[in-house]
Amino acid sequence: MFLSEVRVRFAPSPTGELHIGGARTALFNYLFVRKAGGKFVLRIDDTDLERSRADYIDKLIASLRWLGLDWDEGPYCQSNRLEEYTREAERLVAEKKAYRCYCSVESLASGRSAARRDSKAFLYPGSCRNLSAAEEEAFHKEGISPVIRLLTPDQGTTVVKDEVRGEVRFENINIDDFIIVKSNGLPTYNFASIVDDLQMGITHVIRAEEHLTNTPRQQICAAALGYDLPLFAHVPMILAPDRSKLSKRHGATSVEEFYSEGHLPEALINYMALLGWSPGAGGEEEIFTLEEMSERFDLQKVNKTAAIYDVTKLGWMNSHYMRVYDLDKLVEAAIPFFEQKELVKTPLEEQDYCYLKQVIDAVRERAKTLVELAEASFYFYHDNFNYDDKGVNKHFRKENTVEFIRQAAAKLRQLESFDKEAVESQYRSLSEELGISTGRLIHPTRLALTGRTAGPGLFEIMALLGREKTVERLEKAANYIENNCLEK
RNA sequence: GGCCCCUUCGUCUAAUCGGUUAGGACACCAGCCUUUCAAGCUGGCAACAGGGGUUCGAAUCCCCUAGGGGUCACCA
Repeated sequence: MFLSEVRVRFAPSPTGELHIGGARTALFNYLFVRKAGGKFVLRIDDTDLERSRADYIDKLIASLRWLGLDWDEGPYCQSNRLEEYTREAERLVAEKKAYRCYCSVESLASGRSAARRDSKAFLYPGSCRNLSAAEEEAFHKEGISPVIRLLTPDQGTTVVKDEVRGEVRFENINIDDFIIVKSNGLPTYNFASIVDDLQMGITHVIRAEEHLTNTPRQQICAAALGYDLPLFAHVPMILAPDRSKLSKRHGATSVEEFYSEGHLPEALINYMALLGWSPGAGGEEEIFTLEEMSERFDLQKVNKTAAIYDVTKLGWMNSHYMRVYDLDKLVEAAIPFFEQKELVKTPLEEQDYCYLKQVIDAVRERAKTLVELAEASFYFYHDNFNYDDKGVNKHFRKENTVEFIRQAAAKLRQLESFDKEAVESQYRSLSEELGISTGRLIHPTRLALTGRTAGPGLFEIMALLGREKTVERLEKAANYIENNCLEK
């Protein structure tokens, strides 16, 4: 027996940016299909004319590319496949497995509110199930555009065999003759989606849990259409910290926003993978490459519980990736953020690139995001910073600081070479001469050079800034202290 | 409200067939390291929603309750 090729699909609708839930669904599909050695189909579910927008398709694609989730086929757009849905729907009508319904939206709405009053679910009563040709003709003459409804079984049970949840049973009595083609001729989601999955030979439908209760309808469709069923896997949702559905008020929720906040794709991917999945059994590491995740991924190990999305761990993960990232790659990723803060301008001269690279290497360990990285690099590019207030009180206002700084500047001016080691040994011997701790020299120097009390190792900063800027800033600071800190 | 799913530290999670001092990660706290801040290392705090069963033994199996989520559209 031949193993048929595994085919999965990710089918977002272009009604907004790719959000973290959708991205994780895409990721799980990706991990699953890479491990299985199958094909990944990208499909755009754009049958909702009102809300779908072409520019969202581009954004969706850009986000997937940025994450590194590449696909093998598509993107297919449902809007290009409308004949298929019509053809299949007409076939069902011809086979008496579906029928046209002329009920008005108003009459259905009143039925719905009545059902609500009796606290029952509204089920379409099947009024148009057995219309005679004459009756249909009459409706046509009235100019009513019908919808097409699927004739669903009134008895029995539809069982969804779910890869992560096991068997989920739905009584057919609770499923009404739902609409598969709207009066404007476009298919509904439940219909278009399953027609596509069937026609595209999708073997595993991996999607969010919100679709679980749609699945029996789609299975009934598939049966009516005469196709074999794909396997289903409904992965848990991602919730906001207050357990509600994720929305704008919860901060960044889309991949684009995570990008703008300065996250690295590897970190987002790694973080998302662990939301609802873990390699389990003994494995206690949490850092994985896409390849490692693919190797270890297993739908059976996907959780059933909705996960709460909490940015703190993402921040930790991102800072981890910033530390271990290939330096040139990190520089490349960081450049737009440095540009945005007007630290660099893009066609970068070779020596500027070289300097930037050293700056980033010095600062990367204490930044959680690329935005922070650029912020923390400000003084490597500009002189116009203020001195941190607390730092001024702590370091500049101490006795003799001006003299210490001036002496340091004088010594540095005479140094033969201005590398890290030379500067450091100069500072150490000077502090000994002065009979003070090296820290007594280091702290005011850092404040003078950076305006801050925290940052990379001081001697690294000095070597990077170079002799001229270092001395200049030391003298500027000495003057500042005289003018601002020594008044009675 | 009907239907469906879910419930282990604050958060993400682990615990092959029921037998563990219920493990790890993030966060938090403390100590070490140290020129600062980070990082790193060491230690600490912290959970089986509640109640009934079944069993020699239950986080694990069954039932009930509570809570959360999803879905009930001519949205996807």
